[in-house]
Amino acid sequence: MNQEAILKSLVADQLVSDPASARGRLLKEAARLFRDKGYERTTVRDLAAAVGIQSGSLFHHFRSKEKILEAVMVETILLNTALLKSAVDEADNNGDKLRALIRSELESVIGQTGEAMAVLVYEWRSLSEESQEKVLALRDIYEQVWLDVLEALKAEGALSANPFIVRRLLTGALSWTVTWYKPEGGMNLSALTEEVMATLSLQG
Amino acid sequence: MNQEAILKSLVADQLVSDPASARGRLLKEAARLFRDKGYERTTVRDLAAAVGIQSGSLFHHFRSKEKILEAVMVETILLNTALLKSAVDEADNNGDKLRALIRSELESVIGQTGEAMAVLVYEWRSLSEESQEKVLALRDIYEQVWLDVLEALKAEGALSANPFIVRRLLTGALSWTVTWYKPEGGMNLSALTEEVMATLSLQG
DNA sequence: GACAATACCAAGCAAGCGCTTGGTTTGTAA
DNA sequence: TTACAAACCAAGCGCTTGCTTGGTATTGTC
Repeated sequence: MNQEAILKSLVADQLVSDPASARGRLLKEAARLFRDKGYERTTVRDLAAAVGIQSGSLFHHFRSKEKILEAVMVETILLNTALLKSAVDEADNNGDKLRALIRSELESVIGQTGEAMAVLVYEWRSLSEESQEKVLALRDIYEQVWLDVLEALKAEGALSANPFIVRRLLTGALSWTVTWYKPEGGMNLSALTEEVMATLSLQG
Repeated sequence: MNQEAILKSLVADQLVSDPASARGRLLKEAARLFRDKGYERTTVRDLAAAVGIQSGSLFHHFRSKEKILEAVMVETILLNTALLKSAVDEADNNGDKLRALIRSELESVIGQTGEAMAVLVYEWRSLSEESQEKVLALRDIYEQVWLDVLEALKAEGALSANPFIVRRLLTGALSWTVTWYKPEGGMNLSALTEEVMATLSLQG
C-alpha cells in the first residue's frame, strides 16, 4: 500500500482528518505555524488568518488552542505509525527492515508531515498532562515497531549496542535532520538513509 | 585543567558570569525555567521570583527578556567550548579523542550546564536575528573541534560515513539524551559513552 | 421550500504580558 | 559624615492574549 492509500484508509476510519476538509486544512496550517514560530508564539489570530476566518470562529472547531496542538500530534503519530508499519512489512530481512524504518522516519521528518513531526518532537511541553498521556500511549506503539527490528538485529549479532539505547540515539539523530537537511543540497533521501546506515556501520 | 579551573579562568576573563554573583544566579535560574517551561511560557515575573526580586528590577541587569536568553546561550557555549577543547587535548589518538568529545558533550547536556544546553538547542527560535548570528558564530568554533577529529578518523579509515553528516547525526543523538537519560537508571556516563561508541561500531 | 444544523462574523472582555517610571535602600570609598 | 552609584521596590501603563457572546450566513435533508 502506498502513502496515499494509507492516508485514505485512515481518513475513512475517521482516525485522521481529510486534508481537504476545513479541519484538515486548519491542522496543516497549525503544524506549519507551530513549527515555524513555536506554539506559544503562534496566536489564535495567526491560526485563523492562515485559513481565512476570524479568530473566534476557530472555537467552533476546537474547544481550545491546546486541543489544536493535541490534534496535530495525535493525527501525525497515527499516520506515521501506519506508514512505518507498511514500510517495515515490505522488507524481508532485518537489515532491510532497519533501512526501511530509517527511510520512513526521514520521510516523515523531512517530507509532507515534517512540520507536524517537528511539532511532535519540540512542542511537547506545551501539552497539558492529559494530552501528553494520550500522545505518549500512541507513541509507544510507534516505538515498538522500531524495537522489534533492533532486537532482532541484536539477536543475529549484526548490532553490538543496546537496542533501546540505539533507538533513542536514532530518535534524536533523525529528528534533528529537520534542522539541517535540505534536499536541494544535492543529497537525496536514499543517500541520507545510506549515510545513517554507514554511521551505524551497517552497509548494504 | 579540570572543569572548575576552566570555569574560573573564564570568569576571570569576564567571558562568563560568576555563578555566585547576582547576574550568575539569575542566568542559572533562567536556564532552568527556560528548559522546564520554555522561554515563552516563562514570564519576567517568574524569573524575578526565582532570584527573589521584583519583576521590574530585572531590567536593571538586562535590557530585555531576550537579552537574558542570549546571555544564557552565549555563556553556555563559551564554557562548553573551553571544556570540549580541554577534553580533546588530553587524548592522544583519534579514537580516544572522539570518545572524549562524546563524553564531554554528554556531560554538558546531562550535567551542570544541562539546563542551559537544552535551552541552547530548543529555544533557538526565540532569539532575535542579531542574537542568533552572535550565537551561531560561537557555535561554529565549537563545531570545528568536532569536525577536526571526525575528519582525521575518516582519513585513517576508521570512519566510513561523511564526517559532516556524522557530526549532525551525533548532535541530534547526544542532545536528545537530555529527554531520556537518568543517571539513577543504572547506566553511568562512561557506560553511555561506550554505548554511543558501540552504536558507531567504534569500540575500544 | 421549510427547517435545522453547521459554519462563520463582529465586537469585546478579563487576564496576563514585557517593560517603564519615580523614588527608596544598600554598599563603597574618601 | 558625606557623596554617589548600584540595586532594588511599588505601582501601573499600554498592549496582546485566549476565549466568549449574540447574532447572521450557508449548507444539507426531507
